[in-house]
This record gives sequence, structure tokens and C-alpha cells, in this order.
Amino acid sequence: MNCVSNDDISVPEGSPVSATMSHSGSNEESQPAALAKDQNKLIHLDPIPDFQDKGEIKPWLQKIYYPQGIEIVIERSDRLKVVFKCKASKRGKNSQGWAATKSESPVSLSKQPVLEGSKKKRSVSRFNLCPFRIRATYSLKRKRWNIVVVNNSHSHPLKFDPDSDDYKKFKSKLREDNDWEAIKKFDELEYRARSNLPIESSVITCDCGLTNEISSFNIVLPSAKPTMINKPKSTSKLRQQRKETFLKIPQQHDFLPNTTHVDSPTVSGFIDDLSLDQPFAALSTATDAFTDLNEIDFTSIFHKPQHPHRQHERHSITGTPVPPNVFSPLTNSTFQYYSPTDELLNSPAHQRPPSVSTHHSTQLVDICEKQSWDPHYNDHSQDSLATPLCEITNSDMCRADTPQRGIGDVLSQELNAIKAIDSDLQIIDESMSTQIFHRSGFDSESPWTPHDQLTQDNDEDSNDKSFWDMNFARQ
Amino acid sequence: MNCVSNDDISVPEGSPVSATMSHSGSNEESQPAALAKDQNKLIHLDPIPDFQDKGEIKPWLQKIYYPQGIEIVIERSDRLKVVFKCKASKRGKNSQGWAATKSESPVSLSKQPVLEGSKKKRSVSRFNLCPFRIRATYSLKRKRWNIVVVNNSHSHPLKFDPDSDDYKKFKSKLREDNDWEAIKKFDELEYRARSNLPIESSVITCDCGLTNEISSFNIVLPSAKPTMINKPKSTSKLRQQRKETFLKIPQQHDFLPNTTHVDSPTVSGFIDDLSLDQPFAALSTATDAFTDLNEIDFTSIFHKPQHPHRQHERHSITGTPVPPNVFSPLTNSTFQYYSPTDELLNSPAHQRPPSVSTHHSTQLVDICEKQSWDPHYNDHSQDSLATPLCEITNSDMCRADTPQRGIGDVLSQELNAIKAIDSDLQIIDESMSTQIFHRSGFDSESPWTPHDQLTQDNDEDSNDKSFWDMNFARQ
DNA sequence: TAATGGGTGCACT
DNA sequence: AAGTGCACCCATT
Ligand SMILES: [Zn+2]
Ligand SMILES: [Zn+2]
Repeated sequence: MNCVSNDDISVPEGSPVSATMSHSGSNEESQPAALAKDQNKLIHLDPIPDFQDKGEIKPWLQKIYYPQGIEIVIERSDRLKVVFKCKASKRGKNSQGWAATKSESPVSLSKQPVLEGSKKKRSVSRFNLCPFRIRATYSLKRKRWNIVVVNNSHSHPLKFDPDSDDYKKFKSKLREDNDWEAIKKFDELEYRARSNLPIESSVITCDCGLTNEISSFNIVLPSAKPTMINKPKSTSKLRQQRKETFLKIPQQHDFLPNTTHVDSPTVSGFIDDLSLDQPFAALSTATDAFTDLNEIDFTSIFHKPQHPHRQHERHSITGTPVPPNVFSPLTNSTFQYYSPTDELLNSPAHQRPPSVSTHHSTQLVDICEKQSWDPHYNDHSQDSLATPLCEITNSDMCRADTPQRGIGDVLSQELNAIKAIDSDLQIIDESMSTQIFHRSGFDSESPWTPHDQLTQDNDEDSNDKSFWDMNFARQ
Repeated sequence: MNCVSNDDISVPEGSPVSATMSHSGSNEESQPAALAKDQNKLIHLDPIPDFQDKGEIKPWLQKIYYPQGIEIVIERSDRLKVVFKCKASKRGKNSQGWAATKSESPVSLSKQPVLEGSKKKRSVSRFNLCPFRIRATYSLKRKRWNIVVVNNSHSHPLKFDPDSDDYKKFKSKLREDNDWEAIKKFDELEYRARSNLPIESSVITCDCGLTNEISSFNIVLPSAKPTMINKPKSTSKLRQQRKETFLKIPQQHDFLPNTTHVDSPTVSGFIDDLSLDQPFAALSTATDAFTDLNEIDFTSIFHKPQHPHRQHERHSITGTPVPPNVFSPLTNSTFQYYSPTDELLNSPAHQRPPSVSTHHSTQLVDICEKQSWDPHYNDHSQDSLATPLCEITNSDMCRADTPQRGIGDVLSQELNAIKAIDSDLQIIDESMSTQIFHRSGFDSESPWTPHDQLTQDNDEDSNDKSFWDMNFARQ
């Protein structure tokens, strides 16, 4: 199936993937193969600017991930790739999150008592164990940077900390770059965070034109959890919901994380550090409980698509430009597909109006916010089990319990079919990877900044039609 | 006892340290406390130049350690400290040592099979597990850099690789600095290495004036191994031997490592990474056997002391200036003492002629060379068990078997007595640390470079006699 | 404070 | 693809 051209992509049902899912939720870490199915989720993908320099990538990602409460750092880089991960939390005592964060290592290293004096050479705090990765790779062929979210799950609560040093640097860079649009957005975000206003999910548009195809995939790849599995079964149904929510979203906020809880259900996969087995296993119980409730029904995940347009800003429905963003993962599948770039833009999918997603389930939203998005979280309860972040499980983190792998193989089979249809769609066998699409041939800067410089208005003022505009912008 | 003023320091015998040693060699990793005793050794200490810049330290240490077959890298540094360790061997496939080295990780990670998919975030190759550390710390009070060898043992064979990139950089820097003396020495070393000539230990003098005191300590702190324990019991006896060997040393070679095998006997201590327990345990048997035979009788370790003098070059007894160097560790004790700087120089010890050390035991030397110093090692057998480096154990490495700690406490008690006598002598409770002495108040460059500048000819055409010319030029 | 220990961001290899 | 050299940090005493 061609993910770009087919709206009602039915890849999932009856596919090997489905079979895989059937027993994915049952065992914890005992069944590597079984759990592997639960590891991945899909995330929304963004059109990737044609970065002219490696250094442009991080700021672009930061614009996307800061609002999600994720502070990224570079794990490794070279001329051909940059791997990002969550910043290891090691808050200074002066930061407001100090009391909460400093309890991390002791909490996370529950196994330490078992092995006295155990020390790993690197990566000690549990924050550092987070499997979440974003991989940017430069294609010499395409002469473009491509970005893939390798594992869209987290072993820790997500929070936006407007006081973090890195964020301050990021913010000051925005000023340097005169990226007023982004500055406004983040000012708003900061305000909300500092005011303890819940950072509700809002529409974060994407002009990649592939949003609904991706959501189709989500449907196809249900999570192991019953809650996840039930809801979205048909693409069309999903799309319906999206549209419903779509209309109201803009009214809510201009600037918000697309997804409150990026974590996936049973998730975990990808933590391949042996030494972590024990700690994770120890926490699996609480986590599982948490995960179940924390599952975001993916029918509500993809909210607000817009017409994709080639080079620039997505505009929120409310008339305010919406920053591009990555959506949260929905299923535990492992796969990656690759943006066909220009060819893709011409696919039928682009003609159809994209569905919009937002949190339509208030219940789920609440949980999510409590979990990782409620700004209050930053102030008091973070990382404190006494003041449970998650009221349901009393767990302070949404962690991946069992490191597992293997679903990639299953998915790759499924996806190979797709590949056959659209040669530009590349499936990466690598386990648990999802991808942010990019479109090639455009020299747009960061998606947040329209390539013709933005004024500082939030409304639509992009001059040429971008992919997103053409396909999804409703107006 | 004052280590500086007393030649025949008798600190050791009958001390808690001795008691400690009694059972140190018995258990492997099961008894942390017991094994702790075997962990450390002493090393010879050098006068430390008054580094004006942090960056001067590494080259200085490289001059000392390259000849010992140790390639150091910075593990961590900041304005107040620099921690060096052995470079993790990850030979490029193009380097001659490739075939041998690439087997490292599999060999070392014997536990991996146990835990499938286990990966540590950092430090994977066994080379990276080496406990050897050199710590340079800047004292704000003294306004000087002090250098301490924290654990003078290695988990791998030592070899000098004249083809390593780092060495080449080091060498080119010597040229930049017009450090002809050092260049000559290293040219000689390279020649020997490439010619597969054994790099025999030669006299590397030290003008710190504390050399014999240190050797006294060695005597005092026998290793857990019987071979170690028996030999050196009295300082005077040791000194005798040193003098004997001293006279012949110069004749042997021009440029050589003071000690062929820096490894210590039962050694190990200091590897505090839990995940390493298994692999090490697995290898402990072979290692122990090896260690026993590989023990260098410390009566032969400290060969060639000299009269300590304040500012400059140490001159070998033969009349040639000898570069300062670090001697190999002898016992498994953990302690550190601190250079009293100027005060120390005035201690009685400085009046006595230092003893000279060299390998007087050919048997031991042979083993050592086979183990870590024979240049042939570089060419074929390195890291290959098939061509055992150590003919005795067929082990390719002298590794620390069991990570342990605790001896420091015992030793500190012992050393506190010393401290009481000489307030400048600082004992560090930290386990397994030895120290390189420094003298304060002098702006000497690297010890290898005579303070009056050398010219650049390798043969003797330097205007002023260089160390090398005076001592080793054969013609 | 000075000293000392360690985590980890990130690019080089 | 990842190990790891190195330095900018932070923590503790
Ligand atoms: Zn994370
Ligand atoms: Zn070493």
C-alpha cells in the first residue's frame, strides 16, 4: 500500500502486524519477542527543512520538542549524522526542579543495592536511560538531512522547564535570529508554565502532507493495551474524529504541545543496556499500570493537520501560525518510512484535506497533563513519588519496562509492500524507528520560520503555497 | 617516620599493612576487603614541572608513559584537574595491531553471552576498563599542579606503538617545541620498537630526592603474592641492589622504560563498574597465574635514584642527564603522599645518594618484556591468545581481576604516622593512589628537555650536550 | 573555600 | 554505528 496516495490505507488490519500485536501486551519483559511488538509508536512527522548546516537541526528540533516538555541534547554527531536524545536531568540545586529531580538517581537505580558499588562508566541517572532518540542523517544522494525519531518513548516524565540553561540559550538564539514567531510561541509557553497553567495540547500543524497517512499507520498498529487496541480501527473513523476536534482546537491555544504524553503504552523496546534490566524490571509493575491508563487514544492524537505547502509556515486554524511539530507515538510498532520528497508531494494524499487531531478525550488529556504536561508538575510533584505525578499509578515516570526488539522485522515485511508501491518510501529495518518526513528541494529554514521572513504575526502570512498549504490549509 | 629523611624507613614491617597482605591473595572477587589489599602498587614519582598551562601536562606525561608502552588520554579535565587514563584501544583496521586488538571486546566481554543484547552506554572495550589513572590537580593554595598516579596497574598488555596517531602527534609536537633531547630518545625508542629489539628497562633517573623513600615504602607494602612479599624486606638491602644494577644500566641502552611491566600482582582494585564483575571474574584464574609470575620483584624495580636537587636535570650516574620518569608500582597498597616541595628538598634524604634501579633479574625482565615490552609483541602476538604474550599463563593481559577497595583505610593509618612526622607528607585516603612528586618554585620545562635549549640534530651536533648525547649516543 | 569526585554534552574517529 | 576523547558542568565535603 502506498501510504501517501491512499487515504483509507488498510495496511494494518489482517496484516502480520496485527498478528504481532495480539500477544504483545501480555508478558512483561520475559518475552522479548512478544514485547517487541509493544515497543514502538508512530509519531507525527514534519517536513524537514533543507538544513544548510548541521547546527540548524538542533534548534529546529528544539522548537518542536521543548513544547512537548522534552529537552534534547546531542548524543553523538558527525558530518553525516546527529543523534539527539533527552538531556540527562541533573538539575542544579538552584533550579526550581531541583528537589524533585535530584531524587532521580536513587529512585531509578533500584538495583544498585543489589550490586554494591556498581558504577557504569557512563550514563548513570535514570534520565539518561531514556530510549527516546532522534536521528538526523545526511543523505549524500539527496543532499538533504533526514530526520527519524527512533524511539518515541520516555523513561521519565516530560516537563517544560523555562528556567533550564539550555532553554535560555535556545530562546536567546531565537532572538538572535529574529524568529519572532517562535519567540511569541515560547513566551506563551513560558507564561503558561510559570503560571501553572496546564499546557494543553493544541494544534500543531504539519505541512508534510503525510499526516493522515501516518495516522493510518497508527491505526494499523495498535498497541498491546486494550485501550489502545479498541478505539481506532478504521481510518475513516479516525479521520472523522479528527475533524471534529479540529474545529475546536484553534480556539484553545496557539502554542502548545501536540501531544501531552509522548510515551507509549507498554513501550520500552530499545533499551539495550543490560545493566538496566533489573531496575526496569523492578519498576515494571507500576509502569504497566500507568501505561495502560496513560495510553492516549490515538483517535485523538492527530489533531490538526493543515494543507501542506512547500516552504513554510503552517497556519493554525485560528489564524495563528502553528509551529510544526512531531506528534506522539501511538502504537508500539517499529518501522520507519522515508519521505519520497518531491514525488510524494504530488501523491493523491496531498489533495485530500488532512484530518486534524487534538485531544478530544478530556479524560485522557487530563491524565496526560498530570503525567507530563501539567506545569504544576514542575513546581512541586515532579519526580516525587510522595506527590505522585500520575495519580493513577503513583508512578513518577512513564517508563519503558522491558527492553525489547524485533518488531522491526515484522513491520518491515508489512512495509515492504508499501515500498514496492512507492519506491521513494524507504523502510528501515532498524527496530523501532519512526520518521519525520522531509521534503526535498526546498531551502526553507526551520519550519517555524517561514522562508520569507515572518512578520511577527501569528496569522497566515506566508507568500507561496507550501506543501502543507496546498493540501491541508483550510482556508 | 619521615619518608624523606629516613633511608631505612621501616614503615612496612609489622605494620597493619603487613597484616593486611596476609590474606589479600587468597580470595578472588568474593572478598572485597581482602582483595583490596592487593590492589595497589607504588610507583616512582617525578619532580613535577611548574606547569603554566593545563595543556603542558599531557605532553609531559606522554614523555614518561610512552616509553612504558602506555598511551594516555584525558578522561576528564577542567580548570582544576586533569585525569588521564590509558587510551582505549580501538585500533583502526589499517594499523598493524588491528587483528590482535579487534579481538579485545569479545575476549573481555565474556559475560555478554550471559546477557543477550547487553550494552553499556559507555566504555565497552576491555581496554577501557583499565584502572590506571593519573590525576593532575591544581592546587590553588600552592598555585601548582600536582600529579598522582591513582592506580598503577593495567588490565591489558603494555606496548609502545610508534605508529599510533597520538604518538605521531606527540612526536610532531616535540619537534615543534624543538625538544631535541626527547626527539632523540623517542627516535631511539621507535627504532627499537620497529626493529623488534626488546625495549629493556634502563635507568631513568629522578631528581625528586624522594626516590629511595618511596622504594622504602614499597618494601613496606608487600604485595599479596608470595613472590612479592618475600624479596624486599629491608630498605638497605634494596638500596644495595640498586647500586649494583645502577652501574651497568647506562651501558645497556640509551632510551628505555624504567619499568617494563607496570602492572601489579594480584592487582585489580579500583574497577568499580559492577557490570565488569563477571568478565573479570572469568579471567581471574589466568590472570592470577600470570600475575604471580609477572610480579616484578621490587628489589629490582627501583634502580637508579640520584641526588635530589632543586631545579633541574637529573643526571645519571654515568654523567649523562637522565630524564625523569615514573617507576613501576611494586605493592598493592593504596596511599598517596604529597610533595612537600621545597621543604622536602631540604630533608636529609636529599643528601643521600639515591639508589638506582634497573632490571637486575633477567628472568623477570624477560617475562615483562614478553608481556608488555617486547616490541615483537606489537607485530604479531598482541592480544592474541594463540600467540600468548605471556608464555607462562598464555594470557595476553595483565589484568586486575577483582575490583576491590578498602586498603586505603588500612594504609592511611600506617601513613598517618608518617604524616605526623612530616607535615608536608600528605596521605590520601583514597584507595590505591600513588603520587608523582613535584618540586615547587621552579619553572623548568618538561624534564626531558634540558632547560637550556637543545639544537635539532639527532647525532651529536647539538651545540650543547643533550641528555641523549651525553648518555646514549654511541660513537 | 579548596579540593575532589563524577556526570554527560558532543564531536572526533 | 558507536566508542570514546575531552571539557563543561555539578555535587560533596
Ligand atoms: Zn526522554
Ligand atoms: Zn592501562
